[in-house]
Parts: sequence; C-alpha cells; structure tokens
Amino acid sequence: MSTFLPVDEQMDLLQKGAAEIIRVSDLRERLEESRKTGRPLRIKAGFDPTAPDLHLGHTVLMRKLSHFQQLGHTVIFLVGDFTSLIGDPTGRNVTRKPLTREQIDANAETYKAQVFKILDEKLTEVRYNSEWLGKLGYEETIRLTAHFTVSQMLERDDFSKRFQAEQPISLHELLYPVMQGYDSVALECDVELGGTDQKFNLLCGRELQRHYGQKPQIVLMTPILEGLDGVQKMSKSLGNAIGINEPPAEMYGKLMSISDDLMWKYWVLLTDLKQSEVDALHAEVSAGKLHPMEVKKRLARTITTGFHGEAAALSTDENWARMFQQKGQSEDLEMVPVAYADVAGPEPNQIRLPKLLVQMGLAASGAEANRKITEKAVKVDGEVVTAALLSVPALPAQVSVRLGKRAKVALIE
RNA sequence: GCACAGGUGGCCGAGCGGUUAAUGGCAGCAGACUGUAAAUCUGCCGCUCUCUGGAGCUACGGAGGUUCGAAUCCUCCCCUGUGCACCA
Repeated sequence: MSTFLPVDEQMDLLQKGAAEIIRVSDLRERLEESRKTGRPLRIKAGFDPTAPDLHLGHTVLMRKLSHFQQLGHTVIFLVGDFTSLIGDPTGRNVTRKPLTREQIDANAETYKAQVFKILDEKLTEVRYNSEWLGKLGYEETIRLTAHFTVSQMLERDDFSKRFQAEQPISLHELLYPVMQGYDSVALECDVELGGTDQKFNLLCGRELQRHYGQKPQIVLMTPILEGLDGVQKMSKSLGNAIGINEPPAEMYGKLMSISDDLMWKYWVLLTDLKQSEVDALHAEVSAGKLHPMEVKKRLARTITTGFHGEAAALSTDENWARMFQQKGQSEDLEMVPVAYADVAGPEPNQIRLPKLLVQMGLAASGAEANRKITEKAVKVDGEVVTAALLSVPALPAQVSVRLGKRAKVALIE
C-alpha cells in the first residue's frame, strides 16, 4: 500500500515547466518503483550561499522542489558551503572571488529563512556539503578527479569560451563540477534539480554515481527565468530581479513592467496554474478576446498574493490602477522620513530638491538629480519642477515627489 | 625564466603628446507615443558645491620620470593571455 499518487499524476506536476529531464523514462520508472516499495525518492538541489536576497528566479527551482515535496518525496536542501569556497564558474566569464567562512554562514542563514516561504521546513532535510567534502583528503580528491579528463571539462561552454577568449581559468574552478557530483554520491540522490545552466555539473553527478556503484540520478532542469529586461537571466547584480522580500507595491509594479511575451513564462514557472490553463489564457489573448494587460495584472496579483497575502495584493492592484492608468495620485505611497538639516536651502523653509531626491532614494547622486530636474522629469505634488530650490510652508512638511515611474512622499522635519 | 600581445568610464571598444570627462556601441535613466509592455523617436548618462550662470575635484592597471602639457613617451612594478622553456 502506498500513499503516493498515481505515477501519471505525479509526472504531470513534475514535468510542468521543466526544461529538460534526463531521462523522462527513468523518472517514470523510479516513481513507479517508489510507489511500489513505499520509499520516497531523494531529491537534491544545491544552493550556493552567495546571494542572501532571493528573487523570483530562484523560486522557479524551489517551486519544483516543493512539487516533489507535495508528492511525498524527500527534499534535500543542500547548502554548498564548501563549494562556495570555489564559487560556481557557471555563466561567468571571470573567476569568482571565494567567500569567507563568516560570509557563507551568514548567507546560509538568510537563505534558509527565505526558502521556507516556499518549502515546508518540517519536510525538508537541510545539509551542508562541508560535511563530506571537508573530510575528503588529497588522495581521495585525486581519485575523484581522475574520473574526468581535461577535454571533458573544456566541453563546458563557459570554460571553452574563456579558454578561447584567452581569459583566465583557475585550476580550482575545474573542481567545482566534480565536487557537486560527489554531493550526489554522498547523499545517494535519486533526482537532482538545477537550472539548465547547471547541466554539466548535474551530469557529473551521474557520472560519479556510476563509478561509485550507484544508480545515476535523474536530472531535472528548470529553465532560467529572464529578468525584467526580458533578455538576461534574473539576477540581483544585473538589477533586473524581483526579490521575494520586496514590498507588495514594488513586486506588483515590477511584474507589470515585464514584456507581454515574457509573461507566459512567468505564468508557467511562478504560479500554480496548470500548463493547459496557461495555454488557454494565451490563446484568448492571441485571439483578441482578452487584453494582455488584464492578464498581466492577474499575474502580478497572483504572485504578489503568494508572498504577501490576498489583502495586500488587492490593495496594491487598486493602487496601481489609480496611479498609472488614471495617472492620479496614489493614496499610499511609501513615506520617507527626511531630516530637514540634510536638505536645507539657504533661506528658512527652503529645500534643495536634488538633495531631497538623493535622500529619498530616487536619484543616485546629486549630479544625476540635477540632470533629471533640468530634463523636466521631476514632479513635486503633481507639478513639474525645474528649480533646484523649493519652499515649504511650515516645517513638518509632506511633499510627494515623483521621478519617472517612482514616487514617494517625503516627511520633512 | 624568456619572447610577444594586452590591462581605458557598468560592459565592449576607439584614441597613442596639445580644446573638452575622453569617438562609437551595449546596458541604464528620463521625455514623447502606448496598455507603466514591446517597437520607435528625443534627451541624458564621473562626483561634489552652486542664487543654473557656473565653480571645483577625481578618472585611462600601480608608482615614479620626461614635458609648458601625458590615457598617449621613458623606467620599474603588478595582473592576464599566447608561444617556448622547465617539469631529475
């Protein structure tokens, strides 16, 4: 007797949004076996504790992990504390600088706190790969590396590109895939998840498992989610990311700014809608029966609800419509307290607008703020302002300031 | 170790003794147009101060030097790549 769902239903959920599975037939086979024996599969995904702020791109993988969890399998959240001493070379054209132990530990903690917004903490096995990699001696390491050849390593795009471009490749970087593969051996994984950019590393796991007499793991790759620009992968350092800790208004607004084309991918990868339901929506929009903006609003609302609850998402939704569609004033703009001393002008009750913009985080520098003012891009209380000095009636003053898409209220005292 | 080629603003990449924060492209920001999308067009795109007219400061791997003047010439150093050598 088994508590597992029929294999077809499991496959349905697991295949949704998956970019590639190596191999689908193996996965099915192993699910069947697990259902027969009642043994849950061991699913691993490794995380480099390098980016303490998770964004929606990370959640694609987590959601897939959560699917396995929902189906009753064992999810192992592997913190790559040891491997991040190297830094994953994937997608890099330069060598990463290794993290310090302290950074790694701190990052791992913030990581976990965020991950359990999606995964069920009680059902998740958290492991650190220093547990086994740290014990590996030189001898065992040599044996491990002997399973791979240099030309195998150079098959990797990022390595061969760097090699051809005469960019440096440090020797230790070549060890990264080997170590990740060894993680699978140590944990005896049935399945490893990763982004498509991880393909090489994931396959190394299969290779090593074979050498250690284990059944090679199934590899399930999730697509890389493009960020707000619709081209490059979502990444905080590229500035095109939506963080999962962002306030609802930010999250909603950013989601609305993605392109129509990209929205479908977001639907599939970031919501619980079935593939068939997404296809149906897509068809309706293509046929002109549904306005893409409406569908995008629904998307933004759905995702925001997932992180902030329905009430917050709903009010954000209304606020957005008021702010942009009717070009009106928003009711609950973010309040930023500003000390008068930081923005004081030459006369009493005068304010230097460039300084204010910087204080409010709307401009990166005074020079930039000045430029934006001359470009007529700054509105104060709804009016375009071209002067650098601004008078306020009395001192604890509230001014709503807009620079482009972003608007905030300053509370000056 | 030797030889050669390189190290320029967020990135790519011109400039190779003399206006000028430094051609051009990408990215970014703003404006117009829209549906805050895309596409397109326009402007901006080192920092600080400023009564907006301007003023000052910092920048071309690092440190010195030559020069009235250097990203551009010289010396030393650091870093990267390639080839050779070395691997007793």
